[in-house]
Amino acid sequence: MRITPEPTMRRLPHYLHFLKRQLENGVEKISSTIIAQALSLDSTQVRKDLEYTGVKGKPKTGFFVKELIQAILEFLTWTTRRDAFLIGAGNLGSAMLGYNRFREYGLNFVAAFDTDENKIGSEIYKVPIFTLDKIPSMARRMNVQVGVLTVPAHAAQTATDLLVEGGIKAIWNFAPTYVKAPKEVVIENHQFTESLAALTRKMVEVDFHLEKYRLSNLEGNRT
Amino acid sequence: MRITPEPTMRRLPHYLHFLKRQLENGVEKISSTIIAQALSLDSTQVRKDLEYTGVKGKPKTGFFVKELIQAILEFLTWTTRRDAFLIGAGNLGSAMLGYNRFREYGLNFVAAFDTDENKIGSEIYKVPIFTLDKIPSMARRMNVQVGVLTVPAHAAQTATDLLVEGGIKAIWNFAPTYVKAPKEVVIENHQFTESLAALTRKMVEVDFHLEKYRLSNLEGNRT
DNA sequence: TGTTTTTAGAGAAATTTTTCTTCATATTTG
DNA sequence: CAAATATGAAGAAAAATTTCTCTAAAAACA
Repeated sequence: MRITPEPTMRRLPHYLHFLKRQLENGVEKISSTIIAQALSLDSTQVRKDLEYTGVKGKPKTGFFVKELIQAILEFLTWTTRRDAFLIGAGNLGSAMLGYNRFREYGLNFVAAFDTDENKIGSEIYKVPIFTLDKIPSMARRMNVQVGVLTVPAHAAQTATDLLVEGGIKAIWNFAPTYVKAPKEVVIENHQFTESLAALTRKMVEVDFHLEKYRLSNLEGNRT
Repeated sequence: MRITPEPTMRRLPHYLHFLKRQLENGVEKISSTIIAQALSLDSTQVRKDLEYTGVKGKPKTGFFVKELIQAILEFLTWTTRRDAFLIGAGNLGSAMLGYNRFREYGLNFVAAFDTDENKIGSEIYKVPIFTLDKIPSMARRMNVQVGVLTVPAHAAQTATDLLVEGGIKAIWNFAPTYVKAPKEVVIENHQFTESLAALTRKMVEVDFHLEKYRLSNLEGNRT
């Protein structure tokens, strides 16, 4: 098992989504060229990515859509249910508990945790809320493997430590800060500031290069 | 102006966040080594990243925290206000309108759009809701540059087209699908399925490699 | 059945990103 | 005031990722 390139892992769900829609439309076979076109990617890259999942395509025929979907789902282990804790039942946290599509990805929230006393003992979308100190014991007892952090930045490390104490295997961090954990714990940061930074910076750079492009065109016209 | 590597752009907000906290704690000068340590990165990488913002550090002293913060903010153009439209005032969309920290990044929601007739004419966190067909004309009139997509997948392309028609410069896409736009429009996808895929796949790979590590250790002990 | 066209697969090449090295310089210490 | 030390800068090297190129297989069509 070679390790999968990060960019490949991130592209796979996009293939999956596209393929599911194709299947709904009755498409049974599909070529890497078509996939690439639809997602504005290079067809070689699509093939390279799909190679990791183990599926084989046939020249001139392409891939079987159903087979491909299944292969991606299994590669990402989205076919098996994975129980998860949510830490921080605020704005974003509640929205996540209410998002029932997570099941499609195998993610199943079994409990949420918060410091707000008014929330303790209640339920949000049928998920019960507990105090944070319950995390370690409950995680061990219920064998929960994933912790989702939707807490403010200052509370992120404490929550992480509790999850690690509970023997959690992966942390999906939505708090706007890095957290530290032993290296065998998978940490996946999902911060909107990252993509916002890319967005705003690219706006400047695109502007600049369009400007340059326009200028060089003018020069070109002049000569 | 050389173009900035994607990973660099994504790391900058993390430096920013860390530096802000340092400043709060009264730290005035900081070295790339310290930053690297705090964020579990390589110090050379930190220096390379910071280089893009144009700041210069002094040997043995490091960087001035205030100066660094300012440089990053300006590099990301987060010091100037940028008006934005939000398309899709559902669960996630409402949460975003309510998140008042966006101001810190220069992002300012001036209007939201939805298809739900009950929402039209009302306000969410003081932001008025309109029908989608108003997008092009309003975007032009108000000179709005950013469109934030928090619609279901099937509505994403239509919304994108309307934004493009309105002369928008960048689209921040939270819908679980790719959208197409002319190449001068910056599109930044921010999909949780991407990081979830990375998370779940890494869990398997870490498991596998830990197992291998354990096995090779056993063998090592045997000989 | 033979020829042409399309496409997957494999590996090479190019590009991008990260890591490593060396060097000059500012600060600290004796 | 000189030596030691930590640090940033610059560029080289290495690693990772993407793109390109070629070959062979399958399908379409004559």
